[in-house]
Amino acid sequence: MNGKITIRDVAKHAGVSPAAVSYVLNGINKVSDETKQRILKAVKDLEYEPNLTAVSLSKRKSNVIAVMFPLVNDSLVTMFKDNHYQSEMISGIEYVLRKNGYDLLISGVQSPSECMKWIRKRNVDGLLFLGVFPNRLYEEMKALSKPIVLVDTYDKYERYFNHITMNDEEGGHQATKHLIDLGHSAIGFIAHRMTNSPIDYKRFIGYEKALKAAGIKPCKSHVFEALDSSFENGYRMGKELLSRPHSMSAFFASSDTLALGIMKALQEEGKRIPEDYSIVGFDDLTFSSYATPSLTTVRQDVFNKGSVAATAIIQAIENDTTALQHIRLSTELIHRESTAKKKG
Amino acid sequence: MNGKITIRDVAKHAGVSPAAVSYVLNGINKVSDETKQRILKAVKDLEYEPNLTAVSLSKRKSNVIAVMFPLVNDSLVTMFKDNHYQSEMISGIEYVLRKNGYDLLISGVQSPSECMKWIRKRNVDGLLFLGVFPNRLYEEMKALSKPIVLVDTYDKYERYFNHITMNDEEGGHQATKHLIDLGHSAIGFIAHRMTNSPIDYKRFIGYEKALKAAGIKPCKSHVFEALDSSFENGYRMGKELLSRPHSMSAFFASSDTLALGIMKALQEEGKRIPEDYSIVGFDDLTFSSYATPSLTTVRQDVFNKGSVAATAIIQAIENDTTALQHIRLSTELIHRESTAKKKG
DNA sequence: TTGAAAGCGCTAACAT
DNA sequence: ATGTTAGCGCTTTCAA
Repeated sequence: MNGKITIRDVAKHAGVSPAAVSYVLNGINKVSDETKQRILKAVKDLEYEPNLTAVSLSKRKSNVIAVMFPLVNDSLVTMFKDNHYQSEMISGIEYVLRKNGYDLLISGVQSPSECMKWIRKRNVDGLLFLGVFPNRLYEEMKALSKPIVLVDTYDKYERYFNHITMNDEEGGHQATKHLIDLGHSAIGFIAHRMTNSPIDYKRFIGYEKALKAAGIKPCKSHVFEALDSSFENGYRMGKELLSRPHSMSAFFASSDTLALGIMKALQEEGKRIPEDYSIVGFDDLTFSSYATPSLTTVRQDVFNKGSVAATAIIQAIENDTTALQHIRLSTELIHRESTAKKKG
Repeated sequence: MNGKITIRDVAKHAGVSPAAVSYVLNGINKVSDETKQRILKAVKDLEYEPNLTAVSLSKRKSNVIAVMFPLVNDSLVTMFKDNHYQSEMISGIEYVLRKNGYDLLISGVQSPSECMKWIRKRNVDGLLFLGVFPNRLYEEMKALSKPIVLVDTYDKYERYFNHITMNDEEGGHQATKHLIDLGHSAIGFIAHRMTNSPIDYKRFIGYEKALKAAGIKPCKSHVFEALDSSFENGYRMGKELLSRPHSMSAFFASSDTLALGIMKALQEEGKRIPEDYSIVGFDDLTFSSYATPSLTTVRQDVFNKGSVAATAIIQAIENDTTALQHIRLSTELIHRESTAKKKG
């Protein structure tokens, strides 16, 4: 039951050499149809499963993809917390890899050398980087011979790696246009951080373009930086927004968590959403639809993003075309209860 | 740079045999201190990293732990969605494994044979099952020779596997006692499902015991089944609770998602939380503290749960004591805004 | 068409 | 204390 049936056993059972079995299993057309059938039967009979460790050693290919997360405080937790985002992405990745006979290794990494280790130690066939890593890591990775796919990273490295991003500019545009269409013209944009975050910057560009297209002059005093994307910071921003006189009637926040925090602060100050203020988020977290009012947001299909990333890396591994893939996925505006026609 | 430095290269560089290098690397005390230093230096000089595939083949130990998720609709997504729970657990697992030199393989599985495959194919050293799988899977796994740790599963298999659970009865007790202490006596319990879910049943037992301890007679009409733990179902339950006359002034829901759904429904019907109804959840999801009002709940330390699970499997692998581990972790009541003293 | 045998890189029993 | 060597299970060249 717990036996270790090897290729030898199968060979013996079929009255052939191990080599013949290997040929059949690898689809190498070197064996007569008759013996092939005999071998296949032996495989079935013995419930033979090739030992992938041995295969890996021999072929120098492991069929393992490593998914790398940046480490914060030496653990993945900050990455994962607050966000079903990463988990849904993993689901997408796992799905595609499983369907294609690859296995999924997960690890947090901090230094480039750690990645090297993965390649050397585990012989992984490809690396998937989720999120933003220290710059030097990318620098060193350039030299790597294994396929790499970056998800959600700086364009800066476009020239060196495959990568998958969302169309953040489009998303920013959708959110802003939605508010404009509802009659809002003084629209605040709350970024996570503007400098140093190409993602937020893209969303900002979309925001600006939508305003201009509607003949509204963007106003610097309507743009804010929350400094991180936590609920707490959104809450603080919300309080701050109300603490000064302003003309804004709508806010577009660069993440749902931020938007939810803002919303809570405004409500606490006695403001009604969407009657007094309309709010749009970005991401479409599960809980955004549970909030009161439910949050209008720019949705990313994260499962899909994971699938696409996995598909890309498999392609990069299996086709040895050197062409890098740059895939930009679309966003979608989800209209819920937190936005409404401007009063008056 | 991209070289494949083998143990042979190191041996040559140090002027010794491959065996000597292997001994040093594996801490086998068979080498003079002097040559040991020489070997260590060679390892450094050449930046040698052992090829784990080869090690694995040779030692018949891979230092890989497979984490299994049940597949729903052929993907992990339903598992992960709605719930930072699983991701936080993975963080905990990853942390401990990484610190102990193990790698983390993730896969969705449906059938027992798939697990067997993992063991045979990848030579994994241990299996971690997260969540609830088809029964036949457990049945077949009994025969397995590799260490297995179950997280959050039926006690039914206690005799066969290691497992980690929360003290659900304690949790149910804490939640109920908290409400009783606030002056509530007619307390509704909303289970995910009572039959077939040992977890919810345990929480129910805790609920019942707390009532009895306070001299309150449990009332069947105060116990409800939502049938799943979704927000939507909680919402539906909330509406239903109000649709009939009743005396309840507080609710204890078996998950935060459910509690949040109930809360939204009650609020929509014009009820104020906690003035009209107190509500307690279970889990302490991140978003529970963001809700308005923020949710009082029974907290599970999920990162810790993951760490404990990982520690347990490593122990099971490395010590060959046959004693199974059954670890029950404590819960903690988090008092927030959704509960208050009963009026009047 | 088939098979013998030499690796893949490392470990461990056995000799020296 | 150190080295030799036969595996681990599979692939693949080369010869038959």
